[in-house]
Amino acid sequence: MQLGQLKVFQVVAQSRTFTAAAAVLGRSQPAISMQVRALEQELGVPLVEVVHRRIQLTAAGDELLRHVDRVLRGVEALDRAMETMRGGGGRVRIGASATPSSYLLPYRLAPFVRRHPDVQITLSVENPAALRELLESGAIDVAVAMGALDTPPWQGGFEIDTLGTEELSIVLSAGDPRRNRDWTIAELAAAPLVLRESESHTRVVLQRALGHEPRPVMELASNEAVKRAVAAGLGVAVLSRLSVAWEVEAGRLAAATCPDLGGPRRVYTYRGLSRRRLPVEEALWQALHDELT
Amino acid sequence: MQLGQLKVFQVVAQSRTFTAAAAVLGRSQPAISMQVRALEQELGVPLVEVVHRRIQLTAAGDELLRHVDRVLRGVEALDRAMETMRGGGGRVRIGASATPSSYLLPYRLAPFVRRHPDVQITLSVENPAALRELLESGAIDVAVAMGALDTPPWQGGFEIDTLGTEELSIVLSAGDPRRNRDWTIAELAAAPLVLRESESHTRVVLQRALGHEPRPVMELASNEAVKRAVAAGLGVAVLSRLSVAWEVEAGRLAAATCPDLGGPRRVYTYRGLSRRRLPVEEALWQALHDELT
DNA sequence: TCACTCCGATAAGCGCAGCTTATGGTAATA
DNA sequence: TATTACCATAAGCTGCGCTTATCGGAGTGA
Repeated sequence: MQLGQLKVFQVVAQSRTFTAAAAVLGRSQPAISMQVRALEQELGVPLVEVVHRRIQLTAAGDELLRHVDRVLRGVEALDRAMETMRGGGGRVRIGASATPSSYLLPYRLAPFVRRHPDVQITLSVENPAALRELLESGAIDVAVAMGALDTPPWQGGFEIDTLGTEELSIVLSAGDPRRNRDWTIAELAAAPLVLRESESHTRVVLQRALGHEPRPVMELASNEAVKRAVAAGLGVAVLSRLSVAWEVEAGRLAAATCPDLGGPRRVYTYRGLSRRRLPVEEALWQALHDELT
Repeated sequence: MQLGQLKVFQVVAQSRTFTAAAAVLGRSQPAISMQVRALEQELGVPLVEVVHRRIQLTAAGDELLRHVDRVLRGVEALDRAMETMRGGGGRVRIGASATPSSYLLPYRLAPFVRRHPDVQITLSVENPAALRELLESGAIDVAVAMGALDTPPWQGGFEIDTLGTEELSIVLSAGDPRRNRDWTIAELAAAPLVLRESESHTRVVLQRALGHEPRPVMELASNEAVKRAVAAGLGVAVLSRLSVAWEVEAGRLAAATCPDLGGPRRVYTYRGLSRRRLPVEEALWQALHDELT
C-alpha cells in the first residue's frame, strides 16, 4: 500500500468523476483508475462504483475513507513537525552538574529562550559520570560540567568549549572574622567542613588540594542546604563563588579565598563530535558561547 | 514520501545497525541506507547518525519516530477494518417504510443478527419517495417498501424481490359488531376514518379504491397512535393486518376485511442493480429472502 | 429514436525509482 | 598491526506506474 494511493482515493471520494479527480491531482484519468483498482485488489473489497455517471462509495469505501483521513492527517502532522525542526524550532536537551545548572546556565539561556520562544529546552541535573554516559548515548545534546569529563575511549570523543570561569570560595557565617582574606590549605584542612555529596566536583578538587579525602562534619545533598548549615554555624563550606554571591551581598553569609585550591577554573561545555545537528542545536551552542562576557 | 520509507525508518530506529535492519526487512543494506537518506533529504533534517558503530537517532529522528508510529498504527487499523469487511463483517444500512420496519423486518433480521453478531445493521424509517432517493444516492443499501417504488429513469434501475405478503385490514374498536366480515368499499367510504399521514402507502391504496382522496376525521403520525384512536372509538382505521395482529388477538381491537382494497399484496425489497457488494450485503439480501416461509 | 457527448476501461510504450551485487573506506577490536 | 564489522558508493537491471491513443457504453437532447 502506498500513501499516494490513499491520497488518490481521498480525492476520488470527494470528486464526482475519475476525470475530475485526475485533474485535481494533475494526472491522467487512467492513472487514477488504475490506482483505485490496485487499492481495491490489494484490500480485497470494492471501494467505489460509478452509478448514474457519478462516483459512489461502497460501504467499504466509506469506512476506508475515514481511516485514510486519519492516516493522512497524521502524515500532515509529521510534515509540520519536521518543518518546525527544519526552521529552527524543536527541542534541545541539556545536562549539567548542579552548580552551573542553578547559577550559570539560567543567565546564559534566558536571552536565547527569549529570542526562540518556540524552542523547548530540557535541563537535567546529573553528576559528571552520568553526563558522560548520557551524552554518549545521545540522551542529551549538550553537557555542562565544571571539571573535565572523561573523554570517551574511541576516536573523536566530544567537542569541548568553555562556557565561563568559576572559582571556589570558602563560605563562612556572616560575622566570621576570617572572611575576605586568603586562607592557607592547612587552615582549611583544620576547619570543620560542610560539604556536598562525594560525587560533586568540589569534592574532587578539595581532595586534590588536601592530599586526602576530606572528612566533613556534615554532608548535604544540595548547595542550598550547605549554605543554611554554614549560616547556622555548623562549619565552613567550599562552594562555587557564583552560588553564594547573593547571600554574601545580602550579608547573610561571608566568603574567603584559598589560592591553594587553584585559581579560577573553566566551566566546560561538551557535545558529540561528529553529530549531525539541527539548526536549534547549533544556535543554542553558539548562543552559549556568544553570550560569554 | 512513501509508507515504505516510514516503515524502513521505524525498523532502523529499533535496530542497532543498518545491516541488521536490512535483514529484518529482507532487503540489502544499501537499499536501507538509500531509503533513510532519501527521507532525510525530503524532510530536510538529519534523522540518524552512526556513533560508536551503533545507530543513534537525532532529536529530529526521535520526533519523527513518534509520528511514524502513529501513522503506521493508523495503517494497521485500516488494514484490520478492511479485513473485517472482506471476512463478512461490516455495516448494512436498510431503509424501510413504517409498517415493515416495525412489524415485519425485526422477525426477518433477528436470525441474521444472531448468526452475524459482528455485523452492524442500521434500519431507518422513511417514506417511499425518500427511500428511492436514499437508495439511489447510496445512503442506504437495501430498501423495503409496501408498494412499488418509482423505478429510476435511467437504465437498470433497481433489483427488486419480494420479502413477503401483506394485507390491509379494517381496524375497529374491540366490541364493534361489524368485525370479522367483508366490507364493501361503500361501507368503508361511509365510515369515519382515522388514517396515517398522506405520504403513507395505505393512503395511496385507499385513494385508488375509493376513487378519490380519503377524508379522514383524524390524521396521525404513527400506527400506534392510530390504533389508540380507534380503541378510543374515534373511528375506523385501515392498517396492515400485521400491525394489529397482537391487539386483535388480545381483544383490544377488532378487524374486518375489504376485498375491494385488493387482496394480499407483496412487500418489496430493493437494491441497486449493478452495485458491487460486500459479502455482508449479499448475505443479508439472501437472508431476507431465505427466511421467507 | 438516433446522434451526440461524456466518461471510464484497455492497450502499448516508456521513463525512472529503487533494488541488487560488487567494492572500497573507516572505525573499533585483538 | 591485522582483522573484523559496518556503511558508502557505483553500476546495472527490473518492474512499477505514468502517458497517449483508442474503444465502448451510458445518459442526454433534438
